[in-house]
Amino acid sequence: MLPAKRRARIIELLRTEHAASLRDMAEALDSSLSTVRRDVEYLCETGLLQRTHGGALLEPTALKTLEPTPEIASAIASAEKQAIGRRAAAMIQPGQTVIFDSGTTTAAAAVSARERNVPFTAVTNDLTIGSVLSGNAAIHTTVTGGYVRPGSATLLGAGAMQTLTRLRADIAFIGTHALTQEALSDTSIELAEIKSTILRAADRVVLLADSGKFFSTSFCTFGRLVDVHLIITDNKLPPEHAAAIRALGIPLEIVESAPVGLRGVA
Amino acid sequence: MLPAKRRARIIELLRTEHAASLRDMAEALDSSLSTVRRDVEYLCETGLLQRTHGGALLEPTALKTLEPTPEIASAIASAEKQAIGRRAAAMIQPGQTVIFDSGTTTAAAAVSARERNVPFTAVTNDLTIGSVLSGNAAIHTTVTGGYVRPGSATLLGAGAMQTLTRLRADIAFIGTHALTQEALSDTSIELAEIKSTILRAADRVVLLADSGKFFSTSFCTFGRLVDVHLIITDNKLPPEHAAAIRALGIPLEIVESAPVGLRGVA
DNA sequence: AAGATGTTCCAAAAAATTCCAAAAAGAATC
DNA sequence: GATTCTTTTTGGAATTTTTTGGAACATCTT
Repeated sequence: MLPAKRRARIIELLRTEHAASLRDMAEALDSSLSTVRRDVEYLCETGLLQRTHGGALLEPTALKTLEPTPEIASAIASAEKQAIGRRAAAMIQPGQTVIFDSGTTTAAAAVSARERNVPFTAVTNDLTIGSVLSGNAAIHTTVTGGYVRPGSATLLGAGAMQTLTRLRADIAFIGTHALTQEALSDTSIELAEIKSTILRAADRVVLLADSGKFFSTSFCTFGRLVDVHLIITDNKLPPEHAAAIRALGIPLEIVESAPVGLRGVA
Repeated sequence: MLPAKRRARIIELLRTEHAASLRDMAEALDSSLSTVRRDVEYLCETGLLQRTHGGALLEPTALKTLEPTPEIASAIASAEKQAIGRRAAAMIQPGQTVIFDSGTTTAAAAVSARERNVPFTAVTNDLTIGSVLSGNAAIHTTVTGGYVRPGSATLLGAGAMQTLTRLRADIAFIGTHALTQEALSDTSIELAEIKSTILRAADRVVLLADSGKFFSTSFCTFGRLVDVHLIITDNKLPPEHAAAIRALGIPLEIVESAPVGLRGVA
């Protein structure tokens, strides 16, 4: 079984059981105790699980959020996204207003931001991110309204636009489905509308994109790359791509994605 | 059994029993006196329990405020709420518009509604419920905007009100923190505002309340009991309470909750 | 004073941690 | 495409830590 799948199944298991011992999990997944232990440890670091002696509980916020797809859990759990998210969260200054665009990479940023314990105001159009941020009392979280597309946690439509158009933020963390030297693009018109509104609402636009997003295009363009003030990506980006971006005069920050399994405690 | 789970069960036990001796607890949980003693000691330190000679009581504030300490949160998704939710979800007709108030019982209704696969339009001010409902493509889900109170999934404030005041729904599933023969009440003014708006927006108001909510009061009143068209509760409601409600002419439906399997104390 | 309850220890059991070698997966080479 | 080599993942053993149940003794309640 794939590690990612195993982890997703752990989440799934916890969602129905609410709590489980490592021994039960190991048996249910038909793998060894050591492996399950490592998986649980990993999921704890991403903030999805809470460890207890002998087992684990689903983190209360995750209990709420993770309903739609276990895949989201494993998506956030990617080491690259975590590293990008951590770097992004480090930029937040006390008292600032920050927009979190919908997406898994921005969700990883939200997870890190929650752990930092810095007081700030957050605005998001993502149910997952809203839940994550509400876990820290120092963060004043606002969620845009809107309708939810089945299978996603993204808020779309007039309700979402209404909130975002009336807003001025210090930073916007934005995700994208694809980007080239010219443009940012995503998969639907509604998504593009929201994202371009976010771009206009923030003084400083920070694009969070893992290296897989570079130099591909998607259906709908929502902004120009030169309008982005900083790009954060992971160290799997080929040097020639990095050079191409930097040649445009756009600051590009490359974060080291930690070797997966271990990490002291941080 | 997991230590965390054992502690959650102690709370659960105290919640229904109001007080219990260490010996009874030990027997109910099938563990030794020493262990239970240590658990109770731990829960006392966290301020959830109050020790007495030979036993323990639930701290009065904890009883009312329902603070979802991580360990306890898992115990809350009780069989009663699921049964109530199932019954509520069965009422939804294809094509209707349904408001889901924020709360754990209404969330249980959302879970059942998602499984039913009936096409309808849902509106909610709860991030959890939004996530749950978005899992079924037949359901058109709208989430109100608003800010999120830390530690909860509830959307509050002007953003939420805006959506709800402009709405007409066929059914509203509403939760409450407490209810008497006269009034429904909850813990904060903002919550009360939202709930009373929901009451006005729906043709048919269905109150989902587990038996523990009856005949107690909370800080803020948000509506009269006679304005409710149907109450769904569980079979632990004392008959005299049920009679008192029915005497007001309010339909009261009592659902059977599956036996949990942890009753060991008279 | 007597019975029950609380304390303070201790040894057994369960779980966590740390390590290591085998297996699997990827990358690079021919 | 097969092959080596490297890296990652996995399962397990030895060791340390935590938890558990109980025994001996102190203390409270009646």
